[in-house]
Amino acid sequence: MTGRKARNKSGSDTRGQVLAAACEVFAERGFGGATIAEICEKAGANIATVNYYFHDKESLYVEAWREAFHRGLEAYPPDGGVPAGAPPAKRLRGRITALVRRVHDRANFEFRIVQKELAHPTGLLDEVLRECIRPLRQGMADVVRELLGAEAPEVQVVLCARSIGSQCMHMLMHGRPGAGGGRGARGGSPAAMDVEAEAIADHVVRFSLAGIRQVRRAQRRGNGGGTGTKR
Amino acid sequence: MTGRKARNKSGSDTRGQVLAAACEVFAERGFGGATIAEICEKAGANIATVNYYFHDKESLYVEAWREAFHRGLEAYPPDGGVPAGAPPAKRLRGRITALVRRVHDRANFEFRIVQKELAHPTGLLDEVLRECIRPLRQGMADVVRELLGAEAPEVQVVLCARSIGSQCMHMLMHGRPGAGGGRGARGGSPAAMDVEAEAIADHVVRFSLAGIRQVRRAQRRGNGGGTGTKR
DNA sequence: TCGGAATTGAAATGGCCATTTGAATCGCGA
DNA sequence: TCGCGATTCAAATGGCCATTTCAATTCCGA
Repeated sequence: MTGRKARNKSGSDTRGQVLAAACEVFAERGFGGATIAEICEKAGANIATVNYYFHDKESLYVEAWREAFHRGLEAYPPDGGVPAGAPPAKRLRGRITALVRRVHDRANFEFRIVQKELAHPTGLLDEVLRECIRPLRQGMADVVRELLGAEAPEVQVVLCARSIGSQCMHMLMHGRPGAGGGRGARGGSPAAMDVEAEAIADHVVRFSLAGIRQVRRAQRRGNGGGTGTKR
Repeated sequence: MTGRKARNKSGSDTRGQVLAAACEVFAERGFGGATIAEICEKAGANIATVNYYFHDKESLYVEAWREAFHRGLEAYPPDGGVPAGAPPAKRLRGRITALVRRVHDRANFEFRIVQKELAHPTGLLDEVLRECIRPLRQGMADVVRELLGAEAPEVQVVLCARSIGSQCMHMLMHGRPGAGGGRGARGGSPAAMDVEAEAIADHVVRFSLAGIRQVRRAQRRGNGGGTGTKR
């Protein structure tokens, strides 16, 4: 209805700055906890601009999530840059490292917004979330299925994929909220962060590949039985 | 200061009913989203009773968490009933099933309160949380350490324990919020819920035992190297 | 330079909610 | 039965916040 172009007049790009600020504040506080006043203050804009450019807080929320999601996706391609022809274990490693990095990057807001949304569902993201996340889940499931063997029952595929996903996402829960706003605001030194993320990714890969192989073995024996331990 | 006994006068136990209602509402909406009005309505009490018995919303919150935590702990002993002398794999199974059941039980509010608290930290539970959770984490870490071997570096123990914990907790994120208030409000039939929880627990046990064994093997070879895959 | 549309600004408006207040009511011992 | 402390009640009070409103300002083409 109103504007669609980046910088409507002059060079100010108020809309864009509000959107960026909204990503940060919604990620920090969730939909209910965020105030339009804080978003606008951070953007250096007047309160009324939200209504002017986005109609209301809810639309701004959806728009902010979309923005954060697309930014995250292009910064971290979900296959981790591993070509589709690579062996499945390599592709799994690619997906896991991409996911861990994406979750771990403090300048990436999508996961923190989703975390808040899962805790306090507003329902506003339901549709757009399903839409965006399904292909990612699918991609992970495909790799897992390949590792489990084509004859593996779907429920095993889902369980293994969930085990992997949960390990990657759980990292959100750690590390102090700490240093507040700034653009590239990560926790400690960027290098240290990256090292930590890589170590976590390595662990998840090792742990999960072994888990998947065990599930595969157990299903060959008839799934009721062994955990692989001697007693 | 005021009262400490269960049913102050008559048989009404207003304090207890408010506390129970608070558990449900805080679990459903988090600290910020919960309103005293809703809690009191659910408890069939007047708004002012919160101030009368608990001074303010914050104290009620802490008290409610404590209540939910202790209820959960006695319903599901953290070792899963496996004796301390049992082999470590069995003890791990005990801990995992206890944790999954506790998280999975819709009538158990502690984890949902904590989930909301992690998403929107109020800081009010910081102290009490550390206090209560440390022994549980410690117990899990001890079993994992035993499985990894005494010479395993602590960082590996922590990573494996986190992998396990994250898988168990992640189940929170699934299953519709669905059927609202009622006392024993679980999802579908109780039997079906239990079956699902057991299946999840079995999977996590299998998956994680294999993961731990792989980590143990890798560290024996010098930890840099293998994921256990052939290429 | 001028006019009108786009944008920004500052001050209402109205709703929701935690907390307070002071008056009723209740229950029990004397 | 009476009286007093404990408990419950309904109605303020005051703060915060999304949204609206309308006036001021800026920008651009003519």
